[in-house]
Amino acid sequence: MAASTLSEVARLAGVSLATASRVLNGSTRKPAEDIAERVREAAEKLGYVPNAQAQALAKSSSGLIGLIVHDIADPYFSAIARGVQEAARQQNRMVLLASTSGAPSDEREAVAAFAARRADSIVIAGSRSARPEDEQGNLELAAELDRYCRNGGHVGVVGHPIVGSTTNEGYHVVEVPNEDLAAELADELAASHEGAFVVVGGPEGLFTSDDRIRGFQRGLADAGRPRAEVVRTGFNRAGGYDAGLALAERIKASDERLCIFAVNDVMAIGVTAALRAEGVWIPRDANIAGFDDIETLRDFRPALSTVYLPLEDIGRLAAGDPDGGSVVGSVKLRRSTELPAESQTA
Amino acid sequence: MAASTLSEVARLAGVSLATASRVLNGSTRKPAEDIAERVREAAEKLGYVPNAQAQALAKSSSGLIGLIVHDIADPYFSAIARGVQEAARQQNRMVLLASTSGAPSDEREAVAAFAARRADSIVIAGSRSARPEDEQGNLELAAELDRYCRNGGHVGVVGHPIVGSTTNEGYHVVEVPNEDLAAELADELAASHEGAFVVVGGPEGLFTSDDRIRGFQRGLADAGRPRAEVVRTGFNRAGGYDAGLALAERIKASDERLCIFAVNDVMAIGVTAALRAEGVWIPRDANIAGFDDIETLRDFRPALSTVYLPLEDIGRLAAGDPDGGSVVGSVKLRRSTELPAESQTA
DNA sequence: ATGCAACGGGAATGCGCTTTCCCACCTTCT
DNA sequence: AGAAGGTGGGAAAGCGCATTCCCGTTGCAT
Repeated sequence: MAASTLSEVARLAGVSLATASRVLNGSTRKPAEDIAERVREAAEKLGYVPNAQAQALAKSSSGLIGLIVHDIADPYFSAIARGVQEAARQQNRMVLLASTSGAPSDEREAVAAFAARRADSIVIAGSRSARPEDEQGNLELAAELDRYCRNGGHVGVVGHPIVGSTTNEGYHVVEVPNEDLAAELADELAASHEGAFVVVGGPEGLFTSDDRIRGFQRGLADAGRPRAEVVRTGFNRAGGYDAGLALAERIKASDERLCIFAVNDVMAIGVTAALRAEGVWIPRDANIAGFDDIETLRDFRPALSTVYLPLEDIGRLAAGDPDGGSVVGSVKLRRSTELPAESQTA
Repeated sequence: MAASTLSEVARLAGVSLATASRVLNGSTRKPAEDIAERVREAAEKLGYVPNAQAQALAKSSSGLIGLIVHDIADPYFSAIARGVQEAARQQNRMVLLASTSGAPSDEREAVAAFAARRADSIVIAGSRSARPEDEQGNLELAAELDRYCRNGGHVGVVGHPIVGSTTNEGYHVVEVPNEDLAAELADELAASHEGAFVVVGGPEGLFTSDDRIRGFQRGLADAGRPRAEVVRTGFNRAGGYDAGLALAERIKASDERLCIFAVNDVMAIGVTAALRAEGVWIPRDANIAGFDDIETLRDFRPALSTVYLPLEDIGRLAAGDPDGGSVVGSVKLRRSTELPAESQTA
């Protein structure tokens, strides 16, 4: 048994299709109350559920928001997703989800799928990239998005404008002050750390990573400190772990006390885990800082100095929440104590 | 400019609507290659994007999977979401997301919305509840789901069957062996812990929590240990933190060395944070275990003994992945060492 | 009493597509 | 050569709904 239709309801109520439609699905014209009641009763009795597809087709507006993330299980993205979801709820829309692992070609595909579903808007999160191997993919993604916009779609981009897009029409970029915040973080860290700095960054060409690196270097420079050495690795825990292993060697060999800035919290956790595995103590032998202030990691010890990013708000903004506001974020300097001071008294 | 339509493509290619449809959208009938080529060219030139809504309407299958979670930013749910997303990808479908904060009435609403969109199937994750205040909501949710199933929908439920559902038709429950695994965990913990056990559980009536508590008690009993005292609190970090504060008092006052089992990792983290804040050392003064083996928390120290749950697989199964398999999970006993052994040698 | 506007319900059209059904044409076998 | 069967394209009928006209009623002012 397929779901019952509006015309069945209309027939049962003894009214026309038009009237039934007007009663059940918010129209400007309100039929008389007694008729309306009859229709509602009929609908109830038949268990009528309006067909949103048909509605969308008829009034060409789907009530859908497309969300593109690299990986929904990554806390960075799931926090953004929460914001998008919330905005959608307020706008009485639903969220369509696509995970892409970050490949522009997958992203292009997702955009096409969203466009096919006539999503009212698309939110695309996840670092844009300028890596040569992504160039072709970026161009195609940009073309797909441009087309979507030309057809009246709205695109919310988290972070950086789409590489290769030829228009601004329909785009709404939520700027994340990665560079400035990283500079601020560097400044604060410089105040409490004597030794050298090392940056554990993602692959070159990843804007988010590059911005944070650039900002960090600027902050160091402003604080009168030498540039940090930059280690490139994967933009995830595994990458951080690998970098951490290498750094551990160095720390143990040279006895220098480094301050390591990983460009996101998850990488920082990887670094920490590797150092710990290699017998490097924090903060005795090294300091570690991250970026994003991932909620689940706030209780992590040794505590990560990090930068708070209002990810949920970012998602909300990208999804076009009217009561806008801009992204600010703030540095969270935390004492990395292996044994919290309070513990000493226990 | 609205997106171009199939009939525009057909006209440009000089063929009928039917032919264009057959060329562009997988039909069993394959038109001649030269004609097909003409159509494809026309489509390309016009930037044709098929209208999925119209397609869905015409062939009454939307290619949508609805996913209902309590909170997409919760790592437990986002891990499941990843699995669902993956299954969807394989089935060539898209995921529609709804977060509900756990209220059955919201869940009902989400189901209705999915039904309206004619989702091919719905996955509903998040603990079912038997709490009296949810009874009415549960009934309505069950009615909505039953109706959806009657209309040919498929429902994948994570954990427990829907409370109040009057049919099995269309339902597919992915059983999670919470009880057995908790028993196993208790057994393992009993082997290495001498003192008393305390369980930090969620509100009474939450099946997931209740199952884990019951299993844990059973495991203790089987190991010849006395029942654990059960503390009820919120099913999240804050709840764990609150419980942790209370337990800290006790630990400090009585000098007893407890083993605390929090019914999920996030709560366990809360407990740990509270104990730490109160100057209780782990593992010197207490032991802590959790459940779920949340990925982001694996590097947490003191390490959580926990139970691995293949959340991604669970999501995949609930989303109806054909190459089934059942949920197993396994206990992960971890030494809770404040200072990892390796560190001592540094 | 008459005219007009406002109102409320219904028939019909179309949203963009899939899918039967039909027909013209071309093979192939007896 | 003729019939039976296959092949490939097109016309048209919906899928379920919103919405535009259209028309019969009613209320009110004239």
